[in-house]
Amino acid sequence: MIGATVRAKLAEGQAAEPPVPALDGPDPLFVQIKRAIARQILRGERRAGDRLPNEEQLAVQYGVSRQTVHKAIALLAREGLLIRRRRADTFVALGRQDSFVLPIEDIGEMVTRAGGRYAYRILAREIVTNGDGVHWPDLAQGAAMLRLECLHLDNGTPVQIERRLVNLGIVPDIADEPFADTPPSRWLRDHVPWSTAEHTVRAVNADANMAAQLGIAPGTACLSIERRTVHLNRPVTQVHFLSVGERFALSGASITSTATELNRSE
Amino acid sequence: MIGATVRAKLAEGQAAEPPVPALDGPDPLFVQIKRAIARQILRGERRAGDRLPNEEQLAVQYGVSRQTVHKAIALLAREGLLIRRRRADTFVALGRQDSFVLPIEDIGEMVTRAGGRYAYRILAREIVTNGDGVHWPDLAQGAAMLRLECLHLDNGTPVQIERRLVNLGIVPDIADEPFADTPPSRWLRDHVPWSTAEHTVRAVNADANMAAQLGIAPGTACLSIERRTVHLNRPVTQVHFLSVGERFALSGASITSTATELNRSE
DNA sequence: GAGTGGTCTAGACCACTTG
DNA sequence: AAGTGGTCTAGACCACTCA
Repeated sequence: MIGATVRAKLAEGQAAEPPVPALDGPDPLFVQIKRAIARQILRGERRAGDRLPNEEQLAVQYGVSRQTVHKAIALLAREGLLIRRRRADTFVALGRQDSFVLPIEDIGEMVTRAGGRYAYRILAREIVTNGDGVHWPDLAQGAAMLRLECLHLDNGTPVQIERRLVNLGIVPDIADEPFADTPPSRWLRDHVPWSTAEHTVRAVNADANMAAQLGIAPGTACLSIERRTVHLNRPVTQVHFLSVGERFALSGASITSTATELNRSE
Repeated sequence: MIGATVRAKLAEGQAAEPPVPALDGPDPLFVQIKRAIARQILRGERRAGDRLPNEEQLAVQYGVSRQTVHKAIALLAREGLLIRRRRADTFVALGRQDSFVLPIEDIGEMVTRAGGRYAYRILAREIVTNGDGVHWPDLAQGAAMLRLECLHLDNGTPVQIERRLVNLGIVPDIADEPFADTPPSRWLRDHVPWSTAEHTVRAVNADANMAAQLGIAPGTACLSIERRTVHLNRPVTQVHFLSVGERFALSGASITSTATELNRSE
């Protein structure tokens, strides 16, 4: 069905081109052009596989220089809406392979945003040596670590346990931090940069230890979130969050970059 | 005198400036400059709050035009590594507020990538009216929907139930799709665009129905993923995935855009 | 070989913020 | 008032790919 459309358009040439939208907004020209073309694609006026006019033709149509058109088109291509290759023209991308993503937020902010009263308690805090009781595979044996255990509460009810190891070789300042006002996760977020982070999310049945700390019955479903953070190939921190299933959920919205762009004007 | 003050500031500023890296890669100039400055920031040679030389000075230092420097710096600012304002100079951003994200993938691809043998079975498939037994709050009462129930298996073992509603007003083609070779989630991903998607992830204890479908004991912890997909303000599909906790985990890596850029050369 | 996108330059004007 | 970033133009050259 797409093939027939393409053939027809190629035969007719410019005849099937959608009309050139007027540019009258206060935004920069390249933003208006980008938005106009994105809107054509999302509305279905330009369909997957369609060929776009080349930069020079578009420049004439919109009455701007080729550079300005190039900036708009290149940004759309970077966002995955268009496919471009030298000499091979510009096409509307076939599949929008934007992947679904789930933001993982700080629990304190989640509780506060939901209108709850957030509090936390430091349950454990000690400097330990890697391999001495606790083992962190990513870190060298014998390296100094700070071990933290922290309970997070929503209106006085426990919702999450945080079990964390921090590499003191990279974050020495944390040894002197009392965490009187700022919970460890927020302190780290504000003080330590990261390059990559790996997450694993599971559902687990609470064991006796977890049940006691969270005040729930053993066997209750809990959400387990593990995160390992690395900066410039050196491990920074490893953390394990355990949350009561009935009291906690991860949620969030993904928005395609194209939709974001469109919403700025509509 | 103003001139003297400016000269003094410039003298101090230039004295603490890190050396200008050589540009010798095969990449475009603006990519090399962008990478060089990003590396300075990540290595700590430029610290949070530091002021950068202005575009003209950088252009002279690197021996390129101001436009080329602008492109590099503007991209870094777009990625959040720099803060720029007119007349207010360019500064290294204080907090890297890159948020952690978890990609949510298709289960068939996860199983295959992990080396398992993926299969699925359509358990239910019927056209229903909204409000008639099934209720989809986002969709108008009386609208036609396709209800699907699908079991996903890894080497013959059930790992996930998929319960889905599809808005036939937007995706009429799906009424004729037999899903003989392609599971519903993949078909939808390849055929239907989306603008926004909302996710909620929970841990739940399996009820009797779920336990029977998944072949597990009631009470076993399961991961619940709900997704509601919207395109141009119209609901497209709503889906509920239920996965056995012991057999399924969400995992993925987040990489800061800056680190991505750096890794291209290192 | 010809056409397309990718990059770069030199110069210009404007909007905004600071001193 | 002056300096900064944001944008735009006209023109140029190159790399890549297609006919």
